[in-house]
Amino acid sequence: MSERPIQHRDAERTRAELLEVATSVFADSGYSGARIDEIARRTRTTKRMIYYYFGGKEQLYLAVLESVYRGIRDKEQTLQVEEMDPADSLRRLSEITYDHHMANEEFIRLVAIENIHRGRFIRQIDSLRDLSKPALGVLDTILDRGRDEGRFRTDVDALDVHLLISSYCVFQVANQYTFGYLFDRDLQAEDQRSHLRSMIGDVVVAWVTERT
Amino acid sequence: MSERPIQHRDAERTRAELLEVATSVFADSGYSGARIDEIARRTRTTKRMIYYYFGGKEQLYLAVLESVYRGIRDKEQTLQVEEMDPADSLRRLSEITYDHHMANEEFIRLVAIENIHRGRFIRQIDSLRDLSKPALGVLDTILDRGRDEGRFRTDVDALDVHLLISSYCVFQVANQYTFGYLFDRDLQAEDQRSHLRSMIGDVVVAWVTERT
DNA sequence: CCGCTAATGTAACATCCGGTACGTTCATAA
DNA sequence: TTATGAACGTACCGGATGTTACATTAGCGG
Repeated sequence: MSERPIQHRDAERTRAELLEVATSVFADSGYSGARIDEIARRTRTTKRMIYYYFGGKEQLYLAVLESVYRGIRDKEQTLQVEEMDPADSLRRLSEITYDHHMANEEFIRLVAIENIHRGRFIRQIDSLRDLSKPALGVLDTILDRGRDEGRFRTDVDALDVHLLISSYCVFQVANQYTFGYLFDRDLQAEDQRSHLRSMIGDVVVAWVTERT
Repeated sequence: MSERPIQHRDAERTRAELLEVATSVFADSGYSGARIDEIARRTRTTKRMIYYYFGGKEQLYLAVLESVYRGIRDKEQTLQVEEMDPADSLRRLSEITYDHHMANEEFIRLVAIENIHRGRFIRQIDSLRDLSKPALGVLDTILDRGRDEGRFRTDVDALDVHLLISSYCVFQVANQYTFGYLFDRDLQAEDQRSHLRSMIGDVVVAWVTERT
C-alpha cells in the first residue's frame, strides 16, 4: 500500500473541500434538507471541522452562497462581447448567458433555494450587491451603440433587457423538471438546445429594434 | 362564553382545512422545511388527523401539489381571450398570464420547490399531464389566426411562445428576492407593475410579427 | 528536541420531528 | 335505546440531527 503523501493538517484544503461538498449538498437538498452529517461524510474530514471553520450550518450555507456568487461574477467578467454590430452583440450576449446558465445548474438551484427563503440569507452578505450591478455595463454599452446608430428603440432599459434574458435562461434550468414533465419536452435535450439557444437572441433583437 | 355551533366530526371540513394549511406551510418552508407539527398547530385539529386522512407527510405534500395544480388550471380555463386582433390577443394573454402569476405566488413557490426536488413528487401524479397541454390551445388559435392574416411568422411554435411568457412571468415572482436585492429593483412595486405588465406583450408581438 | 498551538478526531448530548399505540367521543342506524 | 364504527385526541416513541465537550496529534518556532 503506497502511502500517498497527503498533506495532513492543511487548513486551507480542508476548508475548501468542505465548502465544495457543502455547495453540492445544499444545491441538491436545499437548506433544511441538507444534512451536516452528509456533508461531512463526503469529505475526508469530520463534522467537527464544519464548526471549527464555519461555526455552524447557517454560516456554512452563507459561505457557500457568497462563494458561488463570486465564482459566477468572476467568470462573467472574463466574457467579452466583441465590438460588432449591436444586434449581433445582443445575440451573442444572449447565447453566452444561455450557455452560462446551462453550465451552472448548481448556481441556479442555489438561487432558487435562496428565493424560497425570501432572500433571508443573501441579505446578510452585503458585498454581493456591488458585485452584480457592473454586470449591466456591457449591456448598456451595446444598447447605447444601437441607439446611436438609430436602430434601437430609445425607451428600452438595460435592466429590462437583462431581466428578459435572465428570465428565459433561468427558467430553462430552474423549471426544467415540471415544465418537461407537464409539456413533455425536455428543455435540456441536445436537439432542443440549438433552437432554444438562438431563440432568445431573436426575441431580444426583435424587441429592441426600432420599427418605422 | 357562547359556544359556537361548530360542526364537530366533519370529515370534509377537517380534511380541507388540513390541506389548506399544509399548502401554505409547504409553500413557505419547502418539503423538508415544513413541519407536521406546525401544520397541525395551525388547524383546529391535531397531527393525528394528518395520518388519518393522508397517511403521512409525503402523501400530504402530494395532495397539496395536485390540488394547487387543479386549482390553477381550473382558473385558467375560465379565462377567455376574446376574438380580436391576433397581436392584441397576444398582448392580452400576456397580461392575463402576468396578473395570474402575480396573484398566485404560493403556486409559483410550490413549483419552484418541486423543481428543487427534480420533479420527484409531481411525477407520481399522472393526472396532471393531461391537465396542462390543453392550456396551449388558446395560444395555438391566436397564432394560427395571425399566420392566416400573413402578419405572424410561420416558424414560431405555440410552446415556444408559452415558454417565453411563462419564463418572464414566473421569474418575476420566483426570483424577486435575489433579483430585487442584487439589482435594487422591487419587481412587485406598484410603479413597476404597469411597465413590467405591458413589456412582455410588446416583446412577444415584436418577435412573432413578420417583418418584410 | 521541546513546547506550544492550530488542526483534527471521538463520542456523546439534547432536542426535534415524523410517526403511532391506544383510548375516547359522537353520530347514525337498527 | 343501544350498538357500532367513523372521527378525533393524548401521550409517547425512537431515530435523526445540529451541536459540543474533551482528548489527541501534527507541525513549527525556538
